[in-house]
Amino acid sequence: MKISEASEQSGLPVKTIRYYSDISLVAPSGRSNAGYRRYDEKSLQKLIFIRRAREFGFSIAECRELLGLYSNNARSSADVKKIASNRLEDICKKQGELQCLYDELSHLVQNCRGDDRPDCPIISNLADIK
Amino acid sequence: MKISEASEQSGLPVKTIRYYSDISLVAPSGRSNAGYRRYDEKSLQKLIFIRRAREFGFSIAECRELLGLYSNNARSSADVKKIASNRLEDICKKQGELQCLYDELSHLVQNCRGDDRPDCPIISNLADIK
DNA sequence: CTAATCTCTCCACTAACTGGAAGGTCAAGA
DNA sequence: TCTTGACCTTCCAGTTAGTGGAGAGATTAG
Repeated sequence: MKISEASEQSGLPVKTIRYYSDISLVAPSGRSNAGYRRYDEKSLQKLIFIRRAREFGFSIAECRELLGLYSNNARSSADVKKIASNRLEDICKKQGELQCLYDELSHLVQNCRGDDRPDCPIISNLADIK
Repeated sequence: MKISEASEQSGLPVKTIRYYSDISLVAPSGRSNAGYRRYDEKSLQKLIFIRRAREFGFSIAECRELLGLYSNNARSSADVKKIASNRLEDICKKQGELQCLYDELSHLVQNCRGDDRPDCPIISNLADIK
C-alpha cells in the first residue's frame, strides 16, 4: 500500500510516517519505480505499534527500544517490563508535581477577588512578595 | 550587578538570562562600556518573577503577559485571575490524561510476569493484539 | 489529453532552552 | 609588567517530535 493508505490504517499523519522513515524508526517495505514508499502488513503493524506506544507517552528512543523487543521473539518479558516500569515511575513523578502545582495555584486563584482592583495575590506571590 | 550575580540572585542559569534578554522578555537595565549586561533591582525582580511563573508551568508567552500585568499598576486582578484559571484547567486536563495512562500501563505491568519468557502482555497490547 | 490528486525531497519553523567555539575584558599574583 | 584565569560577549548548532510549505514529478479519472 502507498503512504496515504498506511496513514489511514495506522492513524498516523502522512508527514509523521515520512518522518519515521527518515529517522529509520519504521522503514517502508520498499519503494515503487517512481520512488513512492510502499508499506506491507508488517511495516503497517510497526506503525500501529509506534502510534500506540507514543500514546502511552513513550519517547521515540523508548519506542525504538520497544520495537526492537517487539520484533525479537527471543526477548524476555523482563526487558519490556523494565522499560514500562520506568515509564510508570515517570508518570508517578509527574503526577506528584502536577498535584503540587494545582494545590498552590488553586489556592492563589481562590484568594484572588478577580475584580477591577489591581490588588492581586497571584501576582504578589509570583513576585515573591510575602 | 553583572549577569553571574543576577544568575545567583534569581536562581536562573546565565544562559537563560541571556536568552530572556535576546527574546526581549527581561532586558538588562543597561550595558557596561565593554558591553557587559547590567542588572538592577527592578530587572532582577522581573527575572525572579519569571522563574517562579515558569515553575508554575506558565509558558513564555503567558509569562510575557503576566509580566505586563505585573508591571502595570492599573491592571485588574480579573485579568490575572483569567490567565491563572486557564492554567489551572490545563493542569486538570493533564492530570486526567496522566491518570488514564497510569491505570492502563500499571495494569499491563502487573500482568507481565517479567521473567525470561518472551510472552509479554505489554508488547501484545502495544501491538494491538487482543 | 488534461486536471486533480498524490507523492517526492528539501528547507524552515515550533518551545525553551543548552552547549560550545572564538574572541574580548578584567582583576590578582609573580 | 606580564600573564593567568575567570568572566563576559556573540554566533552557531543541537535538542524533541514533528508540522507546514515550495517546487517538481507521478498517477489516475474523466
